[in-house]
Amino acid sequence: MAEAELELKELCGDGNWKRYQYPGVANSPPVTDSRSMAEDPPRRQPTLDEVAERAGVSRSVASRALNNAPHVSRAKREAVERAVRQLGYVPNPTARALATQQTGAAALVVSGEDPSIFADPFFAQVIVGATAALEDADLHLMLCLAASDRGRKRVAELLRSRGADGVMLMALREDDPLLPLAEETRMPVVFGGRPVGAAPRWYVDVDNAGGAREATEHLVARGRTRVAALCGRLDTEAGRARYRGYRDALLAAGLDPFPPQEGDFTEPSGAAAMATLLANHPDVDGVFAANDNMAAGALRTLREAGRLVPDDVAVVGFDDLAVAQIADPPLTTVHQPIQALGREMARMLVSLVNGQEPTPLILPTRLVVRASA
Amino acid sequence: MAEAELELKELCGDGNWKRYQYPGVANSPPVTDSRSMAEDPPRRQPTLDEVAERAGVSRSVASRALNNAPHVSRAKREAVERAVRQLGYVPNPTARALATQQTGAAALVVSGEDPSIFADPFFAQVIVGATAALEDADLHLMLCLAASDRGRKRVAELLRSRGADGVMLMALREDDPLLPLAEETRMPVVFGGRPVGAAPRWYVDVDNAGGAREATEHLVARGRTRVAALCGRLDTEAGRARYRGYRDALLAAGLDPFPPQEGDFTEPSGAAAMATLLANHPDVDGVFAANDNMAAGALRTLREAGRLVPDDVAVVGFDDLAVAQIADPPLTTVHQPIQALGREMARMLVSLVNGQEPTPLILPTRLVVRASA
DNA sequence: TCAGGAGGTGGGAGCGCTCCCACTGGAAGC
DNA sequence: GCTTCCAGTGGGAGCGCTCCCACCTCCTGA
Repeated sequence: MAEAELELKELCGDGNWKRYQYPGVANSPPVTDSRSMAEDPPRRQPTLDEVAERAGVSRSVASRALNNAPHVSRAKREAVERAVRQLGYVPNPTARALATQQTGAAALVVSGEDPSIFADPFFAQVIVGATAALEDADLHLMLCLAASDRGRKRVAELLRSRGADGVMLMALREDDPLLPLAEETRMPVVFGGRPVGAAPRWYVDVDNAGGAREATEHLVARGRTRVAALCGRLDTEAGRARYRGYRDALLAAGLDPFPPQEGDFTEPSGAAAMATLLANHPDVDGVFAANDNMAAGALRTLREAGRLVPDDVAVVGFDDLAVAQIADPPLTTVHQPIQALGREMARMLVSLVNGQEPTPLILPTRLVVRASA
Repeated sequence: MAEAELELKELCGDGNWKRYQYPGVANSPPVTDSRSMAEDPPRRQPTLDEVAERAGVSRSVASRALNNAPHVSRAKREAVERAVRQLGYVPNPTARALATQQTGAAALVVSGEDPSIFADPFFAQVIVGATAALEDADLHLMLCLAASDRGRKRVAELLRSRGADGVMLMALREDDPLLPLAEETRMPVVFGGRPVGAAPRWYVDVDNAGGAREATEHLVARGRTRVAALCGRLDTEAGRARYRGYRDALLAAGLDPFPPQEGDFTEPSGAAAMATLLANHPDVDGVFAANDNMAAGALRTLREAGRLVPDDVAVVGFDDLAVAQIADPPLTTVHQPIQALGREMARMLVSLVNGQEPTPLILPTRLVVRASA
């Protein structure tokens, strides 16, 4: 199905076929004069063959020496190292990739309706964590935003062409077009956060429901009885799980949960959601926001409405990103280990690439109490 | 020099040479029985040869058809397309890269002392912009954080091995180790923001000094006479240029510039800088902060000190990122087109890769007046 | 004494693509 | 009628690496 959607032209080059030419060959004049080719100034990178020749060994030996493989005498190994230094040789990663069938790269795909989703500092933290783990495995990070038609097409192409050794998928929504692609690809896939209505084989997630429950329990423990929820997108599992946690906590306390007041994890959506909430339930005295951005938006609306936080309304967020500390008052929030999320995703992917069978992981959250509740 | 620093082992594989094996060959039992190899279930991806065979054409024709090159009859072109569809063929990017000598990827390198630099939402915006432009050129984005020893080593390796078609370099500091590497690499390099004390051939920058000047002029126009500067890192050109702009504006107005109160572009550093400023100059009535993060920190310190913003102290930031609107009061700030910065860097790189000679670009800034000044 | 390793070595066949080039046949030009 | 041209075609040589395998040389131990 996804297959059918892909035009041939898109899979392959689209008209700009002149791209495919050996560089510097087409326009260099044919060598007709008899001058021995002493040196051609725009020198190519030296190849392994040249290293081998200079070191007086075969290409095989040079290759083994380079890769620290056994079966190379000390003398030849040193000769190779010397030649490498003299020639300034650096192995060609593409050639290596072709021979080994390993690209040396892992892709991080962020799904979304439009690219602005990536502006959330959440992803930056994931990347910091993933990069650390990928460095250890000597893999490069390819970053793909599947947040435009073109972007999604390219991700599809990547998945089908094995353009990387593995993929990390994040921020999938319900019925995300990436999901079928992920299922039919032949490369290892790790999910960051579970997709709605699907149980992927490998994922790293955060205890969203547990964190939300703890946050809500905190509000209840502070004597709040009319606690509302400003939800994130409910077509994401994170948005749903956080609402579930909130609801469970209230039910357990014998209080009535509010219906979900949906937003989209952004500050403006939090402000808007808070405004409607205030209009419909002026007596609300506690708010659990699905993330810090929305909590910050709520703070803004409350301030404009003249409500004091936490005196009139207590607010709890989720994420514990920088905004939580910048907000006024600083946000009580559910800390989630975002860098660890990225790191563990990458680790899981690496072990998958190495043929191991890791098990899914759910990372714990922890309530950070500040002034807002 | 940078050459000498690189150990051989690091350039090549370091001991884990078992990585380099044909997958599924080492551990598949040798085919000794006489059964004709009807089908091996874990089927390889189809190759161009198989497509050609199925379409009844030569590999050359199939390749041309795929790349939309001329010299292919309509009939054969269609036959190839049919074969591609039937086989589910997807070109192997690595093989293509080896043959064309083009990797199909561009690298974005973010320099820094430690990876947390990447947490600044600034980079996320750059990436959104760069991705858009890279998509148009059908290039993938490789993201490299040169913010650890390992990270820097890998960037060095990338630069020397032509592991990408080009590089975008950001956040370089004075005497950044990336600078000599960038000079000696053979691939196109575009700088995002000029490095201190170097005039790269190709860069995209923002009018930092102009923006800072405008921001300071705004403070002066509002009647502030004791205007201080909370600086960003002064080993970056952005940090310096913004201070210069501030200073020039004050001198032009006949006022005394404050000595630079240095921070590092983070919120805590802004808070700290504001605290010392307040201790040394309790009568300050205007503050130009080198970016919004630092301005937010300043806001926090002022609030804790009981100073009203903007009544007692007016504050202006720089960047116009989300935090500027979340801050209380919302920040008057210098808007810089960060996505455009990323987009233009990528465009410049693409044109460089295509053999053109683009010219450096300086993007304009614009003052956004909100409540803080 | 000779079999049996084990360390060392290089040849060569890939990996899957692009693109040069030599060749074909039919249309156009004279 | 001939040459000239050009769209169309396929063979084959790369691109720069890895790794299988055959072989060679010592060094063991029986």
